This record gives sequence, C-alpha cells and structure tokens, in this order.
Amino acid sequence: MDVEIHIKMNEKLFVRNPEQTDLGKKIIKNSIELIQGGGFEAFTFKKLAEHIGTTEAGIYRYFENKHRLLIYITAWYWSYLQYRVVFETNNIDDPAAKLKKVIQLLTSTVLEDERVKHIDEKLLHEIIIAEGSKAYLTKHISEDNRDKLFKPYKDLCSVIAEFITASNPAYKFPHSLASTIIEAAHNQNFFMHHLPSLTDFATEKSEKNIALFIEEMVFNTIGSGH
Amino acid sequence: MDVEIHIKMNEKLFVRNPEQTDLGKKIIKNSIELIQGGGFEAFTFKKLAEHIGTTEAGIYRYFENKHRLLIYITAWYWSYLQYRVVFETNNIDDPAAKLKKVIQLLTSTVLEDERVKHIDEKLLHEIIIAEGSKAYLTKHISEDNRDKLFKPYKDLCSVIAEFITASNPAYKFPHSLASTIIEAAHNQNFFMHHLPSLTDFATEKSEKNIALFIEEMVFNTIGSGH
DNA sequence: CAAAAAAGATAGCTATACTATCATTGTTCA
DNA sequence: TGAACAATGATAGTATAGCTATCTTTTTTG
Repeated sequence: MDVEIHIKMNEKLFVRNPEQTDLGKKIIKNSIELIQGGGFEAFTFKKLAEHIGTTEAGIYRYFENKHRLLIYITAWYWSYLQYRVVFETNNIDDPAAKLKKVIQLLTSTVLEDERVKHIDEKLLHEIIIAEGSKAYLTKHISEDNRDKLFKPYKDLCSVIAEFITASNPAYKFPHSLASTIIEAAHNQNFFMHHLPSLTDFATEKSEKNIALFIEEMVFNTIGSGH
Repeated sequence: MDVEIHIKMNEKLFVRNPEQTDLGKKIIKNSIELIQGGGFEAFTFKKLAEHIGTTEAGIYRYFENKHRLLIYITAWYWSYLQYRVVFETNNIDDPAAKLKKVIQLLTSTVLEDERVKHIDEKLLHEIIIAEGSKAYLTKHISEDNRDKLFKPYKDLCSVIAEFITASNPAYKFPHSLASTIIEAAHNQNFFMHHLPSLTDFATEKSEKNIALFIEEMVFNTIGSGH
C-alpha cells in the first residue's frame, strides 16, 4: 500500500501554503531540525534561510513570523496525533482499551512515518515536549484562538474526553482530565530527562513508566477497572 | 505581630542582590508588573528602566538578562509557596487534610501579603501561570539546573510528595504525581480563562472547580478516602 | 571627611525582526 | 511560441533588542 497522508492546515497559519511547493516543504523540514537542535529562542528566519540556501525574505513569503511557524508545526502534530488515535482505536470496543491506546500514543516516541517524507516525527515530538506550550503561552492567545489556530489540540482533547466519558458517563471532568494527561505526558517526559527529581523515573528513564503512571492515574480517577 | 518574611535567594540568580537596595526592589516590583501586563516576550530591560526611571545599564548591574530575572521571580514564588504550605499544614496530622490544603494553596489566587511590600503576589501568581514554564523550557536547562536555580520548585515538589507518601506509603509515583498536580493547577487555570474547551469549567470559571478536579484525581489515584 | 559603593548618563556594537524593491527563472495556457 | 504570471533570488534598509564599556555624580559608611 502506497498511501500518502496529507493534513489540511488552517489557512490562517501561513501566508503561502508550504505543502504546495518545494521550498515550502524545505522550510518545514529544516525548521523542525533547527528548532529541535537549537531551541525556539535561538531559532531565526535568517539562520533557517542560510541553512536551506534561500533568503530571509523567502521565508517570510510562507510564514508571517517564527511564532506562526511554531503554531503551524504544533498544529500539524496534534492533527497527526489525532489521526493516529482515531486510526488505532478504530474497531476497539472497550473504552478502557481505547484510553490505554491513547496513553501509549501520547507517551511514546513517534516512529518514522514513511507516509510523510518531509516531516521527521521523532524530532517533532521532541519539539512538542520542549517548546509546545510556547505556542499558546502568549499575550495574543485570544486572537490566535479566534482564528482557530489551536483547533487540532482542542479536537484531540475532545476525542480523548469522549473515551473518558464512554468509560464512565458519570465522571464530571472529562475535558480537564484529557488536557491534564496530554500535558502530563509531555511534562513528565521533559522532567524525566532534565529535572529527574520531579519524577519517579530517574533510575529507569523509560517512556513506559510514564505511561504506567498516567494509566494508573486515569483509571483510578474515573473509577474504571484496568 | 509585625513580621517581615524574607526569602534568601540563590546567589547565582543575580549579579547584585536586588533585595538589598532600593533600586533592586524597584526592579523586582516593576518587572512583575511589566511581565504580567505585557508578557515575557515583549518585556525588555529598556522598557523596565524607563518605567522605573533608571537606565538599561542600571538593570544589568542586578540581573545578567531578562531570563535570569524570570527564573529569579519564579524561584521566589516557589520558595514563598513552600513557606506557606509548611506554615499552613503545620499541626495538621491527617495527611489527606494536608494534601487538601496544598491543593487549595496551589489553585487559589494568592492574597496580598502585607509581609512582603515590594512583591505583588497576585500578579506574580498570574506570571507563574502564563510564563512559569518558560523559566525551565530552554536549551540551557542543564547548566541552570547544575547551578541549583530550580531548587525551590524541586523542594516544593518533595514536600508534596512526602504528603502523598504519608497518605499511602505503597503509592509508587509520589514525585510525578506532585509535579503533575503543580503543573495541572496552572494549566487548568490558564486553559479555563483562555482555551476553556480544554476544561470543564467554561460556565463557572472558578478556581474552586480546579481544586475539586485535582482533589478527586489525587485521592482516587493514591487510593485514600476523602 | 575620605574611600568605596551605587547609580546616572551616554555611547556604541551586533543581532533580530521585519519590509521593500527589483531582477531572474520557471510554468502555463491561449 | 510567447505573453502573462507565479515563484524565487538578490540586495538594501529600518527599528528595536540585547548587551558592554566608560566616565561622572551621588550616596553611604567606617
């Protein structure tokens, strides 16, 4: 099977659609590498342009500024993850099993996906962990939210909240629990590697332990066997 | 009673101790106001200097750069919160009651504390919610951590983890649960105000609901009655 | 009151975050 | 095939951010 998966992105995220040209795809690919490698603060359009072999002005034709680019790649990640969640939980009936699957997807490093050639999912996952919250922690969040830039995150949260409700219709905080486990999956990963005393995973730095911790928390919280 | 509480800060956090001079205290006070008002990205030493009526060079005599200043004020906040936690849980024997107290302190807006005149705790709390994680989400976290800049956060986490262990000595992830509830307290507050569909508090935007959500999560997770 | 510490005043330098303009190359479709 | 247009390249320029240096004036203190 030779499928290419393509995620349609909100038009407000870019000036010119990067998926439609060669340069555009290079911008995405290389910005992921540079942001992961040097951090978002040190990342500039000038460095990106030099790295690609184009000019600063060339990048600005695709993205208004580097923050929009960050929102773009995070939005892409959330859309992609939602796709994987829907795909992988399809045909599973037991809501608890669906939730387990979700937690596994949230906590585990993404494998290289052959279906998207210009995006390195592993690096992107690391960006989400270390820089993801910077996409929304700004003073212009209201405008960005009005433009629906965070819709993919919200949609993923909704899907997870539905699984929670399916597991226990009486549970009162499905959305808060969903957003909490999404954030915890990334926080605990970051802490495990950089501030290990904030976790219980210092000795065995494994993503499996994070999944175990979150699973136990979720199933005890909603009061469903696991 | 006329006590002044004074928190001794890690010397690596500053060039010259801001607590010891008038200008230093003005820098703290006004940077809290400016960061809260305009966000950390838009905050500059030049604006701060003009706001205070001093010069940019004057600020650099106290702080190496604006990021160190952010770490300073977040570290102060965590130390202050730990002080309050220790104070308010003193003489409580029931570990579950201690945990409830902690959750209340983590989720509620800080009251104006007369004992610290140059710090507006309410504004500081808002900074922690909106900018706090930017203090550690950097590429130089290892060096900063080696300099013990995040010790106050870790200490608070330890204290909470101890309450969790006291509640249920068999629970395996006290530190992870502690850091998760600290982060959740702030995330849920931020989401409630700015991305309400990520929470279940859209109709009644009250901090009490966040506390309720976290309490239920914690006590079900560690399996102790509440 | 002399010495030292702190603050003020000013200058300057490099990098970042953009915007503008014009030339070149590649594509398409009448 | 060639005119029109889209995409890219090349270059320049502006404002602000981030930081360092130096010298003078004021304030503190032993």
